[in-house]
Amino acid sequence: MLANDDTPFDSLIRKLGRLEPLNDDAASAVRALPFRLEQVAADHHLVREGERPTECCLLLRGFACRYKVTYEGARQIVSFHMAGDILDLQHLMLERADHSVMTITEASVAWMPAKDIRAVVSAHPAINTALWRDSLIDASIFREWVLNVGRRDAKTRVAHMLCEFAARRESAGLGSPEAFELPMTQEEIADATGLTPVHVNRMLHALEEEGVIVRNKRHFQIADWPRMRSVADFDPAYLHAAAA
Amino acid sequence: MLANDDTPFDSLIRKLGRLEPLNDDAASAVRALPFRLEQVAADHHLVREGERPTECCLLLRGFACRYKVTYEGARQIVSFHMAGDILDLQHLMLERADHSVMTITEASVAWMPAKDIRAVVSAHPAINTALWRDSLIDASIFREWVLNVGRRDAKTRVAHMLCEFAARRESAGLGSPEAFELPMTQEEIADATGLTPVHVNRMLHALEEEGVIVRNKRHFQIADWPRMRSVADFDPAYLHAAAA
DNA sequence: CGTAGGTTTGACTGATCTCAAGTTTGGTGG
DNA sequence: CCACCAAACTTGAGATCAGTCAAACCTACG
Repeated sequence: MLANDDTPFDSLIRKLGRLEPLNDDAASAVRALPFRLEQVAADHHLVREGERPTECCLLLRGFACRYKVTYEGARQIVSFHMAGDILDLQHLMLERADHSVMTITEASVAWMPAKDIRAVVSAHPAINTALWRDSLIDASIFREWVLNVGRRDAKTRVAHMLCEFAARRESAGLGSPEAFELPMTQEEIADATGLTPVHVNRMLHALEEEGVIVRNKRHFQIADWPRMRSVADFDPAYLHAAAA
Repeated sequence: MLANDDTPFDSLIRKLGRLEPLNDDAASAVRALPFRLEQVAADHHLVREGERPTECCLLLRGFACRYKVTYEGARQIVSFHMAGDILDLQHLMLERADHSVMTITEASVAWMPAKDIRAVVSAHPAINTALWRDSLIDASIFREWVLNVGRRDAKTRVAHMLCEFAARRESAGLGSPEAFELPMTQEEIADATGLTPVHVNRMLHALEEEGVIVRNKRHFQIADWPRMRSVADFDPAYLHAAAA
């Protein structure tokens, strides 16, 4: 179990190294960060909008999402996250959480004091660059989501979300993009794509009937990637993935 | 005219200073940055998706937007910008432009080599912090746009966009939020809100009839801010504005 | 004046939502 | 091991918000 692992930061260091080469010095500085492990259930809040977090949260295992809510109570998920992602890097620099973060599956997280991360960042330019770049890639993904939700039709939106999940999963080293277990419910897909669960269900069936995906419960296969990419209007350039 | 101004960076320095206090040393380093002024017409591209920009672009006068396009050719504007904004800060750290940037009015811009900005950033931690924070606020605004476009109805979306414009204009020191000239066409509002120009037009009329705004051509007055805030579901917290 | 871009209006269409009722599934306790 | 339950998924029918198409109107500018 990761809880008993001496170096929960290995996947983080690998990720940062992909964003900007880290020398041994920088890598050990990350490894030396104080942290606090926590095992949490599904649907557990890690950050709530309006709080002033003093720690940043690294996801070690499981899946999470960030979301905002309208006054009417409608929820919009603004991103999904997987092992290796830092969930609230912005709290290094911004006082108040402008959105909430919660798990969507059982998960393990490591909490690190923001001030200690800031210290490591100022001592190691490569870490500064890697983390800044990570937050810029985050922003690029948000822009793609604005496009997805603003200008694509329902079937394309859902397909795009699936493509992004598969691609990010692969570049995080979590497995092949051809076949995977989706961690989220159709309601969560709906909240991420700006649709209703009922319509998401219909679009998934449509994608199946078209033969671009094969589905069994939450197990998905992309039957035909080139066609899926085209159905989804998916071009992974916005992920700025270092050749994985 | 700014073109003949010796210090086109004053507004930038003021903005950065609001994000993180700059000492005189840091301020002079910004002032010493090499730059190239350009006067451009409305609807002029500053960056095109797919390019590898080597300069960053500071908007000195006028208005601009960033946008992405679907395969079908539908345009989604992902942000609006005004004097003092850096339009493509992400190119400090990311190689390829994942979206396009264009003016929406006549404008003056200053181009600065990314490598020189990077040098100033590594020499001055306060500038590093200020710029990083600026890009995190950008990201927060994108998240709000995902919510706006994904989960709010048409009238609320349009109203929200107007509120954001007014609020950002004020905190950039460009004038009161009570009354202003909107620089964008209704088609541009449509592309920013994920609607059609026809429907934007109807929603503007609806807002007028409700008495929350008064309009004369592109001149807008917010007749009743408390009510407008509520109609727009607008809470400026996501702008993370230093008390302006 | 003539023209082009921007705005406005009306009539009709259609994608997506809503509501409501089933069905399946995975987990829990008897 | 089975029965039950809640959550998730599925399906259908009807309603609605926003889109489409088309035309007219303004107005700034050459």
